[in-house]
Amino acid sequence: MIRRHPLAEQAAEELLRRIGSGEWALGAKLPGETTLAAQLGVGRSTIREAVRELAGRRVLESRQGAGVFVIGHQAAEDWDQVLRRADITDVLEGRMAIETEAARLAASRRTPADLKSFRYTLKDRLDASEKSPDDWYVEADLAFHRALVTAAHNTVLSELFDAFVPRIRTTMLDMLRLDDQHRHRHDQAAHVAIADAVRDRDPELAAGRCREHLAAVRSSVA
Amino acid sequence: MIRRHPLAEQAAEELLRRIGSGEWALGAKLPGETTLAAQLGVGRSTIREAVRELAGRRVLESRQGAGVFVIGHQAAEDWDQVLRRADITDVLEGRMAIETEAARLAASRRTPADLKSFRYTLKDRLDASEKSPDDWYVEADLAFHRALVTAAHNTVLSELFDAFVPRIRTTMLDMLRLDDQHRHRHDQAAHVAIADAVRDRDPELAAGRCREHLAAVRSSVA
DNA sequence: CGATCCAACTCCTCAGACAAGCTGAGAACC
DNA sequence: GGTTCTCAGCTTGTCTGAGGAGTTGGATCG
Repeated sequence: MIRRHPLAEQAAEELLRRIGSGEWALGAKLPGETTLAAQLGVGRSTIREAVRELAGRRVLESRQGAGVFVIGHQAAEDWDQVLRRADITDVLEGRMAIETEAARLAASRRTPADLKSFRYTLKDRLDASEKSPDDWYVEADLAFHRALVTAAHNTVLSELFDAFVPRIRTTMLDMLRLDDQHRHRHDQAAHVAIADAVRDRDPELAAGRCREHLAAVRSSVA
Repeated sequence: MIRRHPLAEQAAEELLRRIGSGEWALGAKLPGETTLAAQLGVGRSTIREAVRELAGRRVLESRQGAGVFVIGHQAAEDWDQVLRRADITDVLEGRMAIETEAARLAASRRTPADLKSFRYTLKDRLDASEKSPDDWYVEADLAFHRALVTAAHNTVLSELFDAFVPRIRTTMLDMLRLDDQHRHRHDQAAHVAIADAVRDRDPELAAGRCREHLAAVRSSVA
């Protein structure tokens, strides 16, 4: 499906290109709207929309009466995009970094509420692994991993994990569509084992089992 | 410094709020520009700028002739913002997750070019630790850690690390300003030890030493 | 029933007008 | 001389009206 970009978007790309080329350094003031409009051969409102779009991406900032200023060299990373482009092996290794560390921390910090989450999500996952459609199973699996990360009680790790979720979800669905050997009891056992290690407050064991599980996933897709 | 938000920004916030509240589901079509303008009591161009801002944040998408549609439940995470808001301990634990995994992978994948980077950056770091101003030392330290992550040859880990760099930089500078006990030889020795473990292709040792080093940093700020 | 046409709706772009806010130069004052 | 005040000239912010371009769904026709 082709898609012609509106002028405002083209103008935004052009501005981004010029910023990237160093024409305007960080903190520099862009020419006025009327000047830019004349330069690019478009109307002032078009320039305004282009600037507004880049403002939304944290590249520009406009102050009434003063001007438009560069506040970021490049567009704020769109993680969804980055992860979608990245190799699946790289993504899994990123996930491994986050989740094994989360498992380690969870083993020290888990609360009774966290353990309850484990019980519920593991039960859902077991139920879903037997008869539910693929997407239910995927959501149940993600719910357990989410609970594990939550138990680490670290906002940064939680946000990192959330950034990975969309990519993990689509990949799992693709894999299940091709072959469904992945939804085996062995898998459930591995998840239970991680939860047990966290419950028993054994950081090294929890991290090790988590790493082992994700390494198995990695080798199954490679 | 106070700052009154322009109407267009307020309108964008309002739209984001309504999307978050479930008024418009993912994929739903928003009312037309004129309708929205009347609802919020602003002009059409103001609504257009608000929509354009959310389009830049990958929340909305407008198609000429069709309408404006929701393509994301929430604004794409601005990582710089998230990390700046997060607790420093949480940030360091996130860094620990990324770098120890990177060290582990680097031990398996490091190339001769990677080893050369280690030598150069370690030398720079040693020089800077003795007489250079704070910001030079910080950059030299970051350069070594960047080289370590690069040696993992994983794009996701590299991008994750880059997202952390600005926050790490400002934190280190703040700490050095308060007391400069941190720039001790012990520190340099720890860095050399990590590089050696990577050079000797020992994943567990590299990861362990990396974890140890970052844990020391964590306890020094807590 | 299927293909075609078309009217109504949508967003896209422009131009012009005025309001609101910032900045720097020069006047006025101490 | 140094400080404060004032204001003209810039900037962005907002609204309106007009037309252009694309999409959609229903009416019409074969």
